[in-house]
Amino acid sequence: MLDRAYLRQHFDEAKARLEDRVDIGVLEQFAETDARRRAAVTEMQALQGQRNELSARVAKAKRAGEDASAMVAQSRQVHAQIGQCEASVHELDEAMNSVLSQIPNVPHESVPAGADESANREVCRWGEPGEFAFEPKPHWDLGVQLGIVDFERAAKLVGSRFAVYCDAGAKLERALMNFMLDVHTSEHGYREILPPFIANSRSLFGTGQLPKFSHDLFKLERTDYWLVPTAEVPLTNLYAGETLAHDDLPMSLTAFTPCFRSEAGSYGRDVRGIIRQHQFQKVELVKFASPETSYSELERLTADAEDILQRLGLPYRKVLLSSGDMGFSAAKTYDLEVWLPGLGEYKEISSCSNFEAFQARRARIRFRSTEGGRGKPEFVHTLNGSGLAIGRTWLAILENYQQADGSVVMPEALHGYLNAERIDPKGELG
RNA sequence: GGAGGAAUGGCCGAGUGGUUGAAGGCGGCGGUCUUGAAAACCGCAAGGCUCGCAAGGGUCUCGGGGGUUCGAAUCCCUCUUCCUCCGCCA
Repeated sequence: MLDRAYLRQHFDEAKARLEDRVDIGVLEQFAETDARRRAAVTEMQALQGQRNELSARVAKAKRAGEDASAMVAQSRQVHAQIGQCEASVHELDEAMNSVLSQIPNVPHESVPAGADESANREVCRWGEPGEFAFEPKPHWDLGVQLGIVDFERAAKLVGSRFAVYCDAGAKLERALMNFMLDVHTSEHGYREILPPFIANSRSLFGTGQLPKFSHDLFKLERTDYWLVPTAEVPLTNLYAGETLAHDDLPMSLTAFTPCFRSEAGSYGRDVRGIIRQHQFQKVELVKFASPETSYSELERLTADAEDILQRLGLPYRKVLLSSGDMGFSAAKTYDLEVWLPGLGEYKEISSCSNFEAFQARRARIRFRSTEGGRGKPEFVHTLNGSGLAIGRTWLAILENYQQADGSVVMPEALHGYLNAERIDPKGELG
């Protein structure tokens, strides 16, 4: 959610910068609703002032033992007028909120303008895609051949877009979880959180998934509960409605969770393998930062995610998303794309964003500056990124480290977690 | 699931219809004293919305929403959360 006062005072500038992101009609609707709402509020407050004054005079008269019935009658009239006024203010408040919650975040000035991914800017590449003396297989062939992932039984259990991991496959998933959490907590300074995997509507509103993107989520019947689409939701909302101390910032949190996505509208895209599933596991990174440091924290957070890729020896590239390709709530986003030799392309494995105050305003997460004495509470800046998506890391390892004999060498960083150096051609750890 | 109790400012905690946006304490900040610090003493501090160039007004907020009343932290309804007891359960 953007700041009303900002939008009002910098309307033309905001309009220009939101061009690629929102229907301009919504902005005009904002301007109109805002003007009407403020007029109604002013009128209501004037009436409330009258009422308060009359009440004070009634109290005074009663204390003095005088007759106050005339003033009581007058006040009763004002009361009725206030009722009407309140109703229309209420209505306009709701209209205001509904308009505001449809407006996406304003892109940071360093973000390339453009309608879609063609305007994205590649920032850098790390690692060289490996040379194979044979035709590298996609993970869905390799994984099934090794017997470490089973799509057919997953389909039987639930339906399409699910996977069952078996034996070395399950252990690799678990090793990746522990490896990522260990690196982030002991080397990058993140606090480890294990949150609920279910969140309520208010939390999903706080991070921006609701009200616009409910079709991407799974809702639990007869409740106000939703399966979390990412740990961003519980982590960011952990301090919803609270005021943090200045010394708490920047605060860095990490969590492992499964992520549930309905993937409505993605039919026909990434249908094979485990690229796009209804459930996948992820280690998420979240930061709360003061406005002065949020952009340097974004660089750090992205570097923390890159560090995992580098330690695993997976080639990747870093892409700065254009204004039209970014998510609704983000002001600036870097995508990390891992090289997948089986597919012959770079594929997103992490998305790192600064949301500035957009989410904090929705979730009411503030901080108090202690510099120079008492500071007024201000909204924090929130950031998050995948550190990393485990399913895609799993398949990237399979595809990048596959050998001619069908075995898969494990990256050195995982040897201790797996107690093994490779998955042999029969799918056994050894 | 059943029966009771509770929710007040950063924290604790008074307050059952009329200068109570809220006593008192702790914590915080500023000052006096001190070489410095502690202690003591004095003082300053809630948030949102809105009007105004500003100075400064107004208004709302005592878990959320609604109601009663001229007037609600205080009375009523409802929802949420927490606590105690019972039931069930990993």
